[in-house]
Amino acid sequence: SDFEGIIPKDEYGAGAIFVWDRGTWVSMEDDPAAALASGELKFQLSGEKLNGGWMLKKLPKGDKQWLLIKERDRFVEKGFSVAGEPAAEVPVTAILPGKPGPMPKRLKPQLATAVASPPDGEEWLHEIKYDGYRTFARKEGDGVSFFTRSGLNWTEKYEALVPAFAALDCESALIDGEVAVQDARGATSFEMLQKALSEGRDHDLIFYAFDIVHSNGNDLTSVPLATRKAVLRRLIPNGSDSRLLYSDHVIGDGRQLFSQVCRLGLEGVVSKKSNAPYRQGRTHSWVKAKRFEIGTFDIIGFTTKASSRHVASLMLAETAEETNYVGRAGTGLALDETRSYFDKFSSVEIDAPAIALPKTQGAHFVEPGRYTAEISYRGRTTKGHLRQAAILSIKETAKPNRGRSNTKKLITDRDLANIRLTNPDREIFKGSGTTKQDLAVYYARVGDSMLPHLLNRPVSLIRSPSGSLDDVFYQRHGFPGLPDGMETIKDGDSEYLVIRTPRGFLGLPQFGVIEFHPWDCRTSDMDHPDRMTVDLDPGEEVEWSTVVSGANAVRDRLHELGLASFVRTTGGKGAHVVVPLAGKDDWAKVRQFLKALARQLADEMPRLFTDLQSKAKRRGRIYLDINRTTHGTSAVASYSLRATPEFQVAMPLPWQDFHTGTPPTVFNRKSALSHVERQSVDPWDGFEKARRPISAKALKGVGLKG
DNA sequence: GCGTGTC
DNA sequence: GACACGCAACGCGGG
DNA sequence: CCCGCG
Ligand SMILES: [Mn+2]
Ligand SMILES: [Mn+2]
Repeated sequence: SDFEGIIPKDEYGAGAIFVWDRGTWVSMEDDPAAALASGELKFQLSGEKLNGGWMLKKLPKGDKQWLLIKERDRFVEKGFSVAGEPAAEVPVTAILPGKPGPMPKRLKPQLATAVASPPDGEEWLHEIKYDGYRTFARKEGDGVSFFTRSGLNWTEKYEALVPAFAALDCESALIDGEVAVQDARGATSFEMLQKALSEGRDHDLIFYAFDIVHSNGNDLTSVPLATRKAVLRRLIPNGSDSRLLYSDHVIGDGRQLFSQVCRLGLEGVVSKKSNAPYRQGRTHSWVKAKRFEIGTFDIIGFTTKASSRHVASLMLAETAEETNYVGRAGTGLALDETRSYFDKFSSVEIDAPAIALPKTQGAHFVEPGRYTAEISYRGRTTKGHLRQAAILSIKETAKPNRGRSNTKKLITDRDLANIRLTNPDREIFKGSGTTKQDLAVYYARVGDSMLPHLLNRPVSLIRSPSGSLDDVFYQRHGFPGLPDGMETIKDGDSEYLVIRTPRGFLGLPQFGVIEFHPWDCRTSDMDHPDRMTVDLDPGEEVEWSTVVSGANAVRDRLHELGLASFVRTTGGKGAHVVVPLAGKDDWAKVRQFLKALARQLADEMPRLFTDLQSKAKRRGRIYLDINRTTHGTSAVASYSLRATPEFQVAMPLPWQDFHTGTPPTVFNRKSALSHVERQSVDPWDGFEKARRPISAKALKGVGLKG
């Protein structure tokens, strides 16, 4: 049949029809008509696209549904796509695309034009923008050299990168990329890079390769970008530990990636036309969108238009070692706000500015330190003024967020850049308003606080990749696609999950992981717990204030026994009291101790506690569940979200903040983030120093002999 | 989310 | 191709 | 020995 055209809606085969392949077919059956009637017909095709053995098989249900199945023969092609080969699958090693020619001596890099936000559409591919030095890497045989944007030879400075390029499996290559430094969040990597180079420390350097313009005697500049990147990807070995990394991309929805990049505090997004050749100099086939930065600044004045009683713009300053003017921000206030802030600011107006300011029309000055503004902006001018400053909010003398002094940065920009999410806008539970991206962002932002008590322990996960509350499951063993940085560890006859690195941790939201339940031991010593958990499970109708008294009673008793303890809400109805251990006592001894402790507390305070699991007998009391610290069991991790539509959080608190005003409902995905980011110290500060073995005195104290 | 098996 | 399924599991103590 | 419990 040669029919092509459009079949109208509601008719059989509705939609666009075109001839996709031509050829002949031969039946493999003696009686094809009979075979067809019986529901199974084998035949051979010889077409331009499809070849070899095929089978039509009728499904038992209905009579119009057939399967077209490819036989296993030499014509089988894995990954074959009806829509055409995906760009990444372009064959490269045998026949290199491009045309023969010498490797250019000097090349100007292709540059991107700045835009406000990334473009949309399937013709664009989007990469993470790294903040470093643009660099060409040139490999000719065993010789490797590096050139800056302006053509300077920086091979000496980038010495540490040479081996990675020398090891590449090709005769020659000219690779375009960015040299950056592996960086903790907070400082920009550009600053770190300059520091690293000036101190002669090049061991942190990483080359992010995003283009290849010449290889093995072939000029690739006129080859489409998608093909060049495919060549590059084949060339660069996979392996996160290398100093030479392939800068991967996503296709299509750039705005989604941009929003993720902004929220994670990365530099921005570079978007490139996937079918465009490599062009030297500034082009429109590459565009870059830098993220908005958000900062809090002091309001030192405001302007008005003529004698208007509305605020037209804020005059802003920031204080590092000294106070400096950073320019004005005008947009972002509603009309009624421009009026109400005029009144507020007028009440703290002063005659002269606190610092030297450029002369400004309609300027008024206010007492410094009275108001701050949260400003979004995009980089700075050479004078240090904010570009494209917009007002997000104004606060009365709020303290700027300084971050926790005693929490180490564990998550690097590189870890954040490696997060890949499919379906980022999918709601974790339909109607909950929390998306997979929200989940990933939450864990990226609490990771530095969470990981010290989570890494390198066996861990059970609670997942819900399906979007349904009815479809939530535990996972304690490995699963296919386990991210880099996740491992399994053998214990007895089973293999249990372990998170080894921040990267492994950040890879989990992609798999619908919601809750984290680590064991109370490290993988380095699976026989000796290094902490123990007393789980307070309130029965029906137990008030939060009772849980607070109960936890404090447990703490006081532990204290009498010479053991420090720390508390968290569990995100459910109860609380955990966690005791740091030295890792000397085995599970049996810890269990013995906990059992005696729970029995003792239940005996002494029978109206508050029970150590009997029976739910019926719990009424109005708290069940002291000591089975959280048993070989093979686990307890929810601090900062873990809980898998309910409210997404409450298991929140560790300093004892003085654990009171009737902090019921578990206070902490959910959103509030927990601002809570954590407002903290100046770790709520469990001192945990490591408080590790003790269970002493003879402690055993005696709970009625066991020492 | 993903591999696996069934219809 | 659509769909359904699994994705942990052990030990304690009471009856 | 089974069951509820987490
Ligand atoms: Mn509990
Ligand atoms: Mn419990």
